[in-house]
Amino acid sequence: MDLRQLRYFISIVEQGSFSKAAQELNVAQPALSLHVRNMEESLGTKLLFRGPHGVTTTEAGQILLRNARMIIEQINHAQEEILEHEAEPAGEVHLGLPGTISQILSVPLLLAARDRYPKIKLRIAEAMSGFVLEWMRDMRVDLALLYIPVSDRQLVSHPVLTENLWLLGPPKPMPGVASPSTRTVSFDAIARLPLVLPSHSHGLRSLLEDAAARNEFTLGPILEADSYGNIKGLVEAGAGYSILPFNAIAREVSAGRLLTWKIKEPGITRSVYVVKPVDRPMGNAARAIYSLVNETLNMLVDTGKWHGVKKAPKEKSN
Amino acid sequence: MDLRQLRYFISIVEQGSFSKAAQELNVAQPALSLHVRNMEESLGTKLLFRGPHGVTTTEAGQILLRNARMIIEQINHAQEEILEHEAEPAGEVHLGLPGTISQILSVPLLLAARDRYPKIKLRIAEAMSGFVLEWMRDMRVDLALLYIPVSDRQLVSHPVLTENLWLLGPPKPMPGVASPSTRTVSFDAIARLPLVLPSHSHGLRSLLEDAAARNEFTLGPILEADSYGNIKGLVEAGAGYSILPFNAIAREVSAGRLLTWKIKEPGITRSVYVVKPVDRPMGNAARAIYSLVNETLNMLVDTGKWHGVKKAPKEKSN
DNA sequence: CTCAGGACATACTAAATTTGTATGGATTTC
DNA sequence: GAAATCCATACAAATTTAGTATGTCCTGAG
Repeated sequence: MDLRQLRYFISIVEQGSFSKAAQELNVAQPALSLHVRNMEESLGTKLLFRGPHGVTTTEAGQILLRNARMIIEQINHAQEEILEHEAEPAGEVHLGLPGTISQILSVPLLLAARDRYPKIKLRIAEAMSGFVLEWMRDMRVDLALLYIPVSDRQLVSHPVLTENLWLLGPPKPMPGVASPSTRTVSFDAIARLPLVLPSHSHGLRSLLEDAAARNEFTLGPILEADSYGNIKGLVEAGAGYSILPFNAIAREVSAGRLLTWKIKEPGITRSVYVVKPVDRPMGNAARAIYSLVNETLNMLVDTGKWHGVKKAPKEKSN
Repeated sequence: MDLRQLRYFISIVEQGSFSKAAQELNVAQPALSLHVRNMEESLGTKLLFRGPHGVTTTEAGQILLRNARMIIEQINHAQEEILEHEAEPAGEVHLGLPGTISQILSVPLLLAARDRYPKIKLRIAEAMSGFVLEWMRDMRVDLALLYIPVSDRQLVSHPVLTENLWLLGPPKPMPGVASPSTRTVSFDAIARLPLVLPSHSHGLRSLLEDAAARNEFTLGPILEADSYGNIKGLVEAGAGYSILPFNAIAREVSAGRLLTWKIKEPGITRSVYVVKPVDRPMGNAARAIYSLVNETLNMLVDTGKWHGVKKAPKEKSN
């Protein structure tokens, strides 16, 4: 039994005639004769009574007709379901990201997702980079944003934007420590300052350690604090200086509670990477969110809400 | 979308590999590549992720797989339903017949139908030939048994059996009428006897009138009685002679309450015809009963329960 | 790091199926 | 009884499907 045969059969019965059906279907009448004969042979039963005024169904024909209609309907339903799925991504998408990114990104991303893909349930999970990466490997999240590039056989990352890190310090100079006198400071000037930095499990700390090593200087005395809030609080209270992206301190700076210095070229930069699985199925809901994340981040940069530089990821259509 | 494609697709997904599926399906692997590609093009979506260790479904592929399984199942179901319908006729079949036939046939036919086609509900309606024929034309019954052949554009009849009619008379000779002295009597001997016969609406009466006309003699004085019981009662009481099939009088004869004479060749015969619609759909339940009626009548003749001669109806497979 | 092996894709050819054309037989209708 | 209608059949043409040979990509072993 063939779908074509079923379609033809339905039309023949509905038209009550081979010839009429042939017209409707734009095929020659003998083709229909043949198909019906083949079906009758394969089923071992007559399906149609051939009368002088056309044809009527036998009981077996009735059974076939009913089933044929259901089958054709099912076929159409399947196609529609697939097309609709393409047009309207749906399902849960889990996105993992560090809290610092979440602070800026989550709200506009959730809003955009709600508007553009109402059938997608976007779950955002925050944690430190290390945990997020682990989630990604365990498939606990579908996508992740990280400050570090990843590239192995499971995961690939693409940079979305790069931001400069700024030196920040207390509004009043620390006793015994001179704040830099220029708006731009060099690495070794930084190395001479007491710093408030996150511990090693934070990507930021590694980034700075690496930059220090590359520039061949060692960091000064370090006070550890593992949240930006604490870091900023300590700096504001005059416990030391720190290095953070501008977003994290914009409010305090404009309120005059913190002073900032640019870091001399090439500066210290941190990039945001979108991480996705490389070879495993990524649903088109996840794909949609992937694009939306890129788009939203770009938008944040464009509107100045994220002080960074766009890095258009080179997309493959996967 | 094609059933073959769906079957192939299911196998590919189940095997997780084009090559394995090709083996299982006994087709070349490129054929599968092509079919999947065609489906993907026609749906505008990737259905499978091609990995180095085989393939996995995309989300669209999952949707297709689910639907494909349902469709294949539906197809198989349709075929099974039709085959089962052939094997097990079901539904109501209405059979119309004259009471005389019903007396002998109904019980064995109903029993046989119950055993052989338990899903068929066989309804038997009794009436005189004329009414039964009318029912047949009005499609109120699906099949009929009659003593007269029918053949027009709606109905055809086939003879099933022929029975001889016997002359019967009272055990004690009627005053003034000599019972035939030989075991076999001729037409003109019959014509000289006073007769008890049914009225013209009975097929039997027409049959006798016709036979009389053909043999160029006229029937003697006729007493009319419209049931076999009455006729037999009247004959037994010495009111006259009659002509009936042997079945109708077997009991009385063996009890010595009636005498019988054979009628000289070619005798007077009555045939039983099965009547069925000629061009309209006859369900296979009706077809089954049609065969069963023939079979049962033949059986009745074979076992001597109906004194007649089989006439194998030449069947067309309609 | 190279190489063998497995897996799917592509190109082209061969086979099978499907369709179309022409025609015939049967039956109804005017 | 002749024309018209309808389905069946036969054979040829066209399209679809399958097969063969080969290519490319990736993995995993040595």
